[in-house]
This record gives sequence, C-alpha cells and structure tokens, in this order.
Amino acid sequence: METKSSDAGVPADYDPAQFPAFAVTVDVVILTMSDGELHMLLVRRGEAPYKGMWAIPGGFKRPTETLDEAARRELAEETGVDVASMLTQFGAYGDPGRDPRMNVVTVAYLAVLRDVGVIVAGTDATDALLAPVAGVLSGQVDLAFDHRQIVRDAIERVRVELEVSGIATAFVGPTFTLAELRAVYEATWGVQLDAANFRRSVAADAGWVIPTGRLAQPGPAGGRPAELYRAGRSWKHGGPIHRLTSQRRPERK
Amino acid sequence: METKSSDAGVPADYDPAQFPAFAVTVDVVILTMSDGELHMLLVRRGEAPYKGMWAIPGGFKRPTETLDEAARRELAEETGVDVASMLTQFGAYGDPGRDPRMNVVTVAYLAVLRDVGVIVAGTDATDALLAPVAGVLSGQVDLAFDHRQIVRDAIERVRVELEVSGIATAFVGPTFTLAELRAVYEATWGVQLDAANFRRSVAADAGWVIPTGRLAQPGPAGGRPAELYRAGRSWKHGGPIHRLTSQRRPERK
DNA sequence: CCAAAAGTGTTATGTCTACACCCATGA
DNA sequence: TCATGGGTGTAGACATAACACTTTTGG
Repeated sequence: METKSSDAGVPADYDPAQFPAFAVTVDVVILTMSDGELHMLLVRRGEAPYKGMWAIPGGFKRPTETLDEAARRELAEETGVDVASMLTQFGAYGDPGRDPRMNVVTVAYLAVLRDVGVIVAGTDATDALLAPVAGVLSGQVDLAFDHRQIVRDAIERVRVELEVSGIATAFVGPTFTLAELRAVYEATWGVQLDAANFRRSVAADAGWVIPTGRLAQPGPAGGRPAELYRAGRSWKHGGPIHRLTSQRRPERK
Repeated sequence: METKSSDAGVPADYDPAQFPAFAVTVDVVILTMSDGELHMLLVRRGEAPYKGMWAIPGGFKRPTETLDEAARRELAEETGVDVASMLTQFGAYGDPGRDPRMNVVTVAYLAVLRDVGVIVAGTDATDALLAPVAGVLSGQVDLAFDHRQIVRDAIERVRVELEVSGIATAFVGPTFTLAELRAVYEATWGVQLDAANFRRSVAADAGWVIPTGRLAQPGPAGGRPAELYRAGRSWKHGGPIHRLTSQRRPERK
C-alpha cells in the first residue's frame, strides 16, 4: 500500500508525506538463438555514467504508460519489432547507488525473438551488438550498472520458462524442424537431449507441434530432410518437455 | 539502463534528462496456514485514498535501503517478525492512476509465516485482520488500489514456489507431522493428496525430512500419534513433490 | 557407396497411483 | 471394541532412457 496506518518502528526523521523521488526505468533482456548458441542484444552507452560501455537496452517509464507498455516501447525502439508476445517481467532492482546520479529503480523484462540478426543490422553497427550470453555471464563482456546480475536472473528465468511455458517456440520461426526446437532446449539448459525421445515427447499428444507436410532443406553435409512443423495451441498452457504429473487422489466413497 | 543511446521513436516532447518522478513502495503479501486454510494479513488504511479499506501492508522504499531490505522492514513493522527467510519478490506494478495522488510503482513481495495468529493479536485488533485468501480472491473482501490483482499474482506464485522451492516448510513449525506438511500442499493447490504416497515422496531420499524420534499428540478424536520431523537441508534446492527428471543423454563414444 | 542427419521400434528400468492392510490412540 | 487417523506393502499402469535399426539425402 502507499501510506502506512501503523508507524511502529519508523524513525522520527522519516516523514511519509515527503516520499523520496525515484526515477523508474524499464530494461529489456532480448534473447535469440544464433549459430546454435544463446545470444542477447546489447547497446553501447552514449552518455555518462558508464559511457561507452555495453548495456541492456532500456529507458524511463512514462507516467502515462504501464510497465508492460514501456517494455514493449523499448523493445520496438531498439529492434523495430513490435510483437505482442513473449515479454515477461522477471524482477525489480533498486539497490542504493546502482546509478551514481540518482535514485533509480528498474523493472526488468525478458523478450525472446527469432533471428534478431537482420534487425540489428538495421541500426548503427557500432551501437548494437548481438553477444553470446555465455560471454556475458562469464564476464568476458562486462556491462554497465548492475546489468550483469540482471542478465544472470534473466537466464535463470528463461530456463524455468522453457519448462512451464511455451517460450521455446518463440525462439524459432513460424515453421521449424524438431532439431531446431531441440537446439533451443539444449543451448538454454546446456544439456544434450536424445533426439528420438524428444520427438516422442512433443509428438505424443497432438497440440504441441502440427506437421505442415513440407520438408526442410538438408544441411551441406547431407542427411535426411526434416519435416517442418508449426506450433500447436497447447504451448499456451505449458511445455511438453519435463512435466509434472499430478498426485491427485480421486474423490472416493 | 538509465539513459538511451538511440532515441529513434521517442517523441520530441520527451526529454530524458527530465525524468518523471515516481514514488516507489514495497508491498508484502503475508501468508500463513490457519485452521487448514490459507490466510493472509491485511491492514486497514488510516488515510485517503481508500481510507478505512483493507490493504496489503507496505510502505515507501527509502533511497538508502535495497528493495529486499525495505520488504523486510515492512514485514517486521507489521508483524514483529524479523526472519531472514522466505521473502520473495514476485512482481512490480505501475499502471497509470493506480494511486490517484501521484505516480507510484510498487514492488510486491511474498512472505510465508508460521502461525501469524499470535503476532496479529499484538497489534491493534481493529487495524489488522487475518483473512482467508479464498475470500479475498472471490471478492468477498475487497482491497484498496490494485491489491486484489497483486494477491492473485502472489497466490499464483506461491503455488509454483511450492513445487520448485522449499517454501512449504516455511508454513510449518520447526518440527511438524507429515499430515501438517501435506495440508500445506492441499490447501494451496486445492487438491487432495494420497497420504501414503506423499509420505513416500518426502521420505524417499533422506534430506527432505528428518525424524526427531518424538511423537505428536493425537487429535481429540484419537488416532495413532504421528511422528515429528524437522526440515532437512535438501529443501534449499527444490521440493520433493512433483519433480522433473532429466532427459539427459550420457556423453558417449 | 559412405557419411550424416532424420525418424521408428523396442526393451529394461524406474516411478506413480490406487488401495489393501496393519498399528496406536481416545472415547 | 469401535472409530479415527498414522504408517507399510504391493501390483498394475504408465513414463522414461538408452540404443539398435531404418530412411533419405549430399558428395
């Protein structure tokens, strides 16, 4: 709530009527698969502090928009993409001193895009970078503010979302092979999945993936051409890979 | 990030240097089990707007503290409890007009307490209420601001946390029976669990629950006395009820 | 024909559900 | 001794992992 009805424990020098002013920003971690690896979009800061350093795209929230709208606006400004999909709020950050200039609380969002490569090419190349997430996490690329922590949390979140939501299909195109889809899980979780069993999991119930009847082009080394699928509607209610069954007891007697 | 390096799409009337001022608050949804039902702590607002209405406890963030510290401070002020445990941030809310007085962004936390009953009794009874969550969700009790939505999100979150974290043990005391622990899952998920299978799940690997050797008093209707357990350290890494196994392929060749 | 990648079949193993059954207590 | 709840055993259903095998392509 916004004012307290009980002030026990509040120091005398603190007056609720004079609330401290904060800037509120929205930062967006934009993820995409590129070359079989998880990548993220970074922009170079043009102003102090941290001038010239890489950072997550973001900006001030306006009083007339919601947080979600602000995140969508930032995403559109940076990438030109205005998808109504896959924009997930995952945390708020407000440590004192995280911005040396002023009190800033930032609300962080996770966005998943397919093939952001062409979009980045449209902006000034010296300003935008599609960096491997592994390099950011390991500290090879270092980021402004507390953005490295924000990225860590974003990755942790996307790993969970892969399991409990249909976010996996946001990484791939409108049609895709099962190998492409499997690569999303493998790159994000850092594991190897058995192709045969993966296929069975997603093909088990209709509703996950729907065969289009068309075939993909084999790679340069040959191999049997893969079938192309499109995402089914069941992804709205979770994902087929790793699932909780329910231990419910039927109502008896 | 806090300033943008690329201003494409930003209207001319928007000057990033003159960032809009927000109040930042922290609201805490405090949950507890009471009488086999999930309950939450509400406080009555003493000031406009929504004066006299029930609301989630909360207050302004101070520039010198982190968001987590602010949440812990609010929890301590409302309940007298200062536990270093189970305080989970789950969302930020900043819709325009959510507070009619000014621009407010609130960061919401979830806290789980055991037996908050005695604590509430310590504060002014007309100011605090331990309300059944079901009543709040159904609209029987209505709340100030957008607090009903915040509660909805909190409940959704605690249902997930029950599966992937050890939050279940925060609802019960330092020692507990398996029936008590099971009741937490049943009340939160609204399901009935098979007592025999539940026992097997938590007793399967040592590390979930550790027998103390002592027995609980049977209820007034009799029945075999239950063994008392304490929480094992494995709860730090997830929960035993409903779990994902892994489809990893062993490194071969 | 060979290598590579996709797709299918199969079996052993493990996990979960449902329920029968036994144990310890209060009235 | 009966009702009530705690605790154990177990058979069948189901899901999973591992891997052998077949199919279809490029070189």
